[in-house]
Amino acid sequence: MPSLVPQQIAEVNKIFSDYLKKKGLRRTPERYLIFEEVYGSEDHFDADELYVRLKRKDVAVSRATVYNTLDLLIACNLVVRHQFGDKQAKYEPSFHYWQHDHLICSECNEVFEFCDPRMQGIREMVAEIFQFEIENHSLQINGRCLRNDCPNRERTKASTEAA
Amino acid sequence: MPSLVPQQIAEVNKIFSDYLKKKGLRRTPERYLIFEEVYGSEDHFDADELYVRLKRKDVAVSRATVYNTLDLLIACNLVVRHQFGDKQAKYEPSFHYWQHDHLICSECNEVFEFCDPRMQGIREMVAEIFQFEIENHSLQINGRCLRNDCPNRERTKASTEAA
DNA sequence: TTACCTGCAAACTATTTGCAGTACT
DNA sequence: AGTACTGCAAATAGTTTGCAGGTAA
Repeated sequence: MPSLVPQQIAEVNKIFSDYLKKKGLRRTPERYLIFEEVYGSEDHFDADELYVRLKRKDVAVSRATVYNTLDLLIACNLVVRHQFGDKQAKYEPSFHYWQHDHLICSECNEVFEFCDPRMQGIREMVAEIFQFEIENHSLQINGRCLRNDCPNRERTKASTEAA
Repeated sequence: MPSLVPQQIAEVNKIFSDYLKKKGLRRTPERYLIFEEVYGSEDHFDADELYVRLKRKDVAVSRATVYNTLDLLIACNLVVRHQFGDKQAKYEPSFHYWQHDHLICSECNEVFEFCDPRMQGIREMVAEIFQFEIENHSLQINGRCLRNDCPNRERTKASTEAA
């Protein structure tokens, strides 16, 4: 997942601004600081990671504001939220990123992304049969990575042996 | 999702018993009472619903035991766990039930089940490309039901108007 | 000026855990 | 007899909420 180029960042920034304006919401510095950190992310992150990353940069925002802003970004389709395990939710920027699904290794917890055109066919079939207007979908495949040289496997194995 | 016939229940009961025996775990009345309630379920349920249903039948079990037993049933593949929203997990019996995915109406929260053979193709493609051994998958499609006579739609509309 | 927004801490909720007593094997 | 299991209540963890200032418009 490559970061966006500056021109694209500006484009996304405008979408966010327009959304806030349209809804009569305020454009506060905190919201833009969080927005920038989110769109500087290359990976999935959780709310607390985002909070800690901001803290580390001496950006003073509270957890409450982080959650609040993530909700706004989700509302204007600039961020998607995933519920991987039963633990905390993961987020990722979604503008100009391809629609993709997730493959998760239950040994090393690494998340891989993939895209299969058949998903579109499934969505259309389901929409037709059930008379649904589809908004989105979430597909996670769980399994175990078989590569011997998997760096995550080794990392997990080492930490398991240490315990 | 039809209930199982008595003969099938006995078969599943044996799988559970064998699992407990093999693992050196005790066959306690609580575990069997919970097991029976789970396999008497026709639908998805959450841990607390199960606990309340047992309470209502004057079956005295604690929440801790409900969670414990659900974990055992998951471990021997007799129950699957789904993380629908960000709230509590849903469970459902899985023995002799077809592998299926879920379609959820975001207006009425009704859960529909469907099965598409293309999912199998996707699993195989992903396993091949990423060199994974697939354990399971979870696909949820979210959208809005368009049927005018949808009983859930009406129910939701009524409660919304009342609020 | 005004009410929306922020930070803080307390509240919440689903689930897990510690402990003392109970009961399978 | 011995140890896993149970119920209870307290602990946990992620997220939400209430409230008293602060600030964008």
